[in-house]
Amino acid sequence: MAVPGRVILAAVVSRTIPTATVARLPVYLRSLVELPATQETCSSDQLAAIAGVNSAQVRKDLSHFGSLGTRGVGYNVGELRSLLREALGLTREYSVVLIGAGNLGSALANYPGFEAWGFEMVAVFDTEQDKVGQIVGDLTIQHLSDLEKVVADREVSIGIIATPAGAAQDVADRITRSGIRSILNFAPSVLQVPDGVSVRRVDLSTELQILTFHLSSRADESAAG
Amino acid sequence: MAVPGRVILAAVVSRTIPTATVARLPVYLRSLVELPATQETCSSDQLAAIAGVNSAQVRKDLSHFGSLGTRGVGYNVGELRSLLREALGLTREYSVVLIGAGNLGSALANYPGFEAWGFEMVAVFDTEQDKVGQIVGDLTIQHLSDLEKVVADREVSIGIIATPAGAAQDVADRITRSGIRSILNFAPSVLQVPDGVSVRRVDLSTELQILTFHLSSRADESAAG
DNA sequence: TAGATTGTTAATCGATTAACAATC
DNA sequence: TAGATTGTTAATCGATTAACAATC
Repeated sequence: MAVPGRVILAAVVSRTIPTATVARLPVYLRSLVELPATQETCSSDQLAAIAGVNSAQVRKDLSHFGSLGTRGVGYNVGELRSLLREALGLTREYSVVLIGAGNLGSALANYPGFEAWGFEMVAVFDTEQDKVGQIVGDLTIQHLSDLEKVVADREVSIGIIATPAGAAQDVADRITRSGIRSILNFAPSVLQVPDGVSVRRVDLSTELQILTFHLSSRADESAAG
Repeated sequence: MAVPGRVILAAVVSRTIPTATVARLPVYLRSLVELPATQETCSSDQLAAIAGVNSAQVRKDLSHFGSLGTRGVGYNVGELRSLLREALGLTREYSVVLIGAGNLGSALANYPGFEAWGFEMVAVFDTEQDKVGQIVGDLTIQHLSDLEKVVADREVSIGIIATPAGAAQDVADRITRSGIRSILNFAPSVLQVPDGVSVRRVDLSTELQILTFHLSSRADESAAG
């Protein structure tokens, strides 16, 4: 069977993949990529085990994209991989800009995982004059005032915010005005953005606090019992 | 009214805060901390606006901890702050170890937000001999073989994994064996852990791919329409 | 009292999963 | 054919939210 093209996929998908499913697709894709190169098919059971989910959930998630598997056999690894790549929009490259060149920002600029998935970081911005002109990764830090020009020239589609919390909303306003429609926010603040703009928040403090919640409620239980 | 103590809170909470609620508590707490110091009360409407959620959701979430507000008035900011801190287990300090001193690991070691919330990073580990002995933040990188000793000596309760994907499961096995019950995993892999161990995954590639899913499905829509 | 806002109910929506007929 | 595994149904579970009586 041929790999489905963008048009066909778009028709099948018909605009309604549940958000919980979307969040699992990257995990499935990575699981498939990690499989030994010799493995041609993969069952929902095996995929579920690797991805850490229920096998019925795997089948249900994948069923949104059509009947992909073969009963009694499983899914063709290559086909499924192609389909997920297509579904996630990974058949093209994306230009990314980073705003905020502190510790975290610099680590992100050096992050090797970007290129592996077709993301190219094209610019790093900061507002501190000390930082402008310095080098992170293979980029020279530019002043934020250059943002609009770069976004237009390089057709940037994703902005990564790694500023302090206080600056994040202003930066978000600015990058959405410049035409960017996808934001990955590492600043610990909830961003207000216009309709049609996607934001994913990655917040270290929040994650740690969720862990301590469980730690301390477990402690309470043992104290009570 | 006095700030509720651990024992009282544990009794009220009675072991069943929905996970979706738990994930929002840190956001509420940070929202309250950001309020002007002069503001004594806060309505669910205002808190919802700052936290980016529905006001009914704020009231429902908080109601799991008892009747905290005053009808016609709102919530007392100081009391609510204390309650959330207590609920999240933030009334004590936590020792944290970091495994993996690459780009991301080093950024995390330097992350200033830790101390603000009562987390102390007590050690950084790596397996590469080149890195052992080097300094990140204010810590000297130790070889992973010292892990068990440090965890025991410093009563470490949280492990942060920032290794490559291939090493993450082994490290997870090792730190759970050493007694750690909470893991923050920055490696792009799904960890298998024993019951009673909490894992939070923070995965840059996954987040980017969720963004590109929306980017490309939006592109399909415009193409179709 | 009048206005404001909580706490809670109940409706709705969405996500998960067991089960199994279909079928390779 | 016998065994394996999908695709889908339907039950269940959990999360969200509108609505409003209670009450400050």
